[in-house]
Amino acid sequence: MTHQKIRNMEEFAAASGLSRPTVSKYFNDPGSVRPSTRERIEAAIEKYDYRPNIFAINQNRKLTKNIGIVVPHLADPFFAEIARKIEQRCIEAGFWPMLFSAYGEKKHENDILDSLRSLRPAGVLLAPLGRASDRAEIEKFCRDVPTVLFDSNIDGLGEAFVGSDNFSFVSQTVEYLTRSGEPPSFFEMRTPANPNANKRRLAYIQMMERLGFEPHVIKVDGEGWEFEEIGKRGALKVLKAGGLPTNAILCSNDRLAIGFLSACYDLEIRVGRGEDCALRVASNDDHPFSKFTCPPLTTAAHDYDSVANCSVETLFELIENGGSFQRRTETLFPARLVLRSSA
Amino acid sequence: MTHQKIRNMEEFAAASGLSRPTVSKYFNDPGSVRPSTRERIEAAIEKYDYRPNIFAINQNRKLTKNIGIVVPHLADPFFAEIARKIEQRCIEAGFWPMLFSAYGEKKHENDILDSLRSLRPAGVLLAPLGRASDRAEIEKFCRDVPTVLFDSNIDGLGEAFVGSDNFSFVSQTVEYLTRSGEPPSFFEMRTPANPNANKRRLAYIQMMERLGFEPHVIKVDGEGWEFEEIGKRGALKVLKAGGLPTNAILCSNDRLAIGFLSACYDLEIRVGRGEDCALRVASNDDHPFSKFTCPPLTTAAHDYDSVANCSVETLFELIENGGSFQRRTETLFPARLVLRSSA
DNA sequence: ATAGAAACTTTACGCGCGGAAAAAATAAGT
DNA sequence: ACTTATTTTTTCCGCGCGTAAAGTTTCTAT
Repeated sequence: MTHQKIRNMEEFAAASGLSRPTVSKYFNDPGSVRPSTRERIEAAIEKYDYRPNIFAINQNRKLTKNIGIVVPHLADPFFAEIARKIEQRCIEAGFWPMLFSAYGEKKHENDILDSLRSLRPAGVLLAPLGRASDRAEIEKFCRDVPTVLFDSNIDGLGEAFVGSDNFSFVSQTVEYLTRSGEPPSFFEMRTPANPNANKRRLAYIQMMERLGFEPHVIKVDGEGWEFEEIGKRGALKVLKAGGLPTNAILCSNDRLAIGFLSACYDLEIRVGRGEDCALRVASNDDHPFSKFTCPPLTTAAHDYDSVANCSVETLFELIENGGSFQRRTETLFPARLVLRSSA
Repeated sequence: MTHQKIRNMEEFAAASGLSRPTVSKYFNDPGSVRPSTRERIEAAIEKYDYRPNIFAINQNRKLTKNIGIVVPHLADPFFAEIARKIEQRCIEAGFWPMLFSAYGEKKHENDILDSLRSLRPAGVLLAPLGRASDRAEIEKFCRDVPTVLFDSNIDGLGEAFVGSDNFSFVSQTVEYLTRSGEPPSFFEMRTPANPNANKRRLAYIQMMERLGFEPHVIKVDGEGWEFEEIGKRGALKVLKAGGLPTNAILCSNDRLAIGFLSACYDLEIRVGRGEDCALRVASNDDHPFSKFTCPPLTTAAHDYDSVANCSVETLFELIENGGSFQRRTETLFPARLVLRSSA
């Protein structure tokens, strides 16, 4: 059972009793050869455990099977989760997903784009940092590589955008909080990293005005991606100062809310919709941990599956389309309100 | 300012007024050419924004500059965090880190190893799934690719192991809980995915016996990587049944503890070291979110930096050593007790 | 100035594969 | 059995770079 080790496609073709171009054809599209030869090749693959040299393939093909996936921060389980779904879909479609995280830093994001360019990917799914992104660099990148933006939109960049409809998030949470009690104040970072945050604030203000209430936006200080810490510190400061304008709080995102709830716990402020509760807290994202906060968080859930699927589908379409669309499309998925005991 | 686009190293060398072999030499080791020619090359790089084709390089070098990083589950911020540190160190050293997550599945882990083999990496840092890993496959992989295991040890596999000293974790938490109150029970999954869990249980039993107390191990049901959910469900069941054997609980890991604390909150059981608290809960790992649980979690912290650094250093040494060590070493880093208000 | 070392150029081959073109073999249909 | 369409083989060239060998230029030190 000791076959001589196959070194390349030439030897593999010889061992299968076929010519190299035929074998090459098979690897590029198994359906393009006669069923009988296909069987012979697949038997030989099984027998010799041969696979073509990926570097030689990528060097010679006009287009590789690589797909770049770039997220702003993998240590945020939200992105880990969506990256997982995207990776899976890419693999199923026969691509090689390559996952990158900017870990919150512009320099790193630029470096990733630089590396990615060298990898000549068939396409890239990019969730940009947002405010911290280097617009010029991304623009340049998008000229070279077919790119679909997701999660975080940057006007005009990429051939398409797929994300969540921030208005749908906020309108549902505001509407629910208002209907089931009092209208909320909005709790957010003063200088949010992510453009979604701005859209959410605007949606909040718009909803409040539509419902005939005065909007209250509470802005807390802090930079970077340590949202829980920023939320907690900000909440402690605001709560200690007394005077929340309302007894309901809508946090811009779940990670801030996690910090907010932690602050409430520290200060022995009971959160929830019970009689004995001083405050209701809701939020947006349905972060994987929001189910386990104390109390569990009422939040507007991303349609993770749809965003991941649609991003991937759009990119595949883009690739088949030769790398560009006539028109840049923006696809937004609505939120689903998840009621838990925090509000 | 419209230079003709440089297509390859030949053209680049011509544009720099040098020969291709010299330029090639530069890219393999910038210090190996005369300072004056180095300057010329670097000026040309700046001017033409040229970089060598990575696929051609990888095809021709005996050893690539790729380094594979494999973790069991990226959606666990613990692994995202450690992966981040490892990636950074690899980049600094001029390597190309490639990050993979098995997302808790054996099949996926095997597929990753398969892909990784094709990428002919200089080395691989592997944190295996543990119990779910396919020992035979990993063993085979380690014969082909220089591999250092980290976080989760599998006896005899890989050229070295770097991780945390589970005894140090548990001994400190048990000792602290005992000293500051009563000795704890141990809360864990019945069939833990990770070998560290077993080591922790054994360490708990050993510590308790050493201190002259009877160990109590509480095992809860559940499979997979949804530790918070498993912890919460298990805790609800145990707590509702009454009869915790002790008023202190040591959870095997922070994610279980997050679930445990969530259950306590639901049942209005006050956790902490205050007079009005019924229970103290401590744990292991210093998960990024353990600072924001309610109450904040007392836990034994991994020395993230040391584990990441040592893993990388060990791999570099392994690579320089030609891919094998005379002796398989195991390096363990002790824990640092982090006191918060949960215990 | 001159020998010797160091750096560079020239030439050439190899890596493993994609892919084109023409010839040969095989299959399908009447 | 014969034509025709399809598939496979043969024979090439090209991709962009690593790398070796031999010859030439440039630097360094006496």
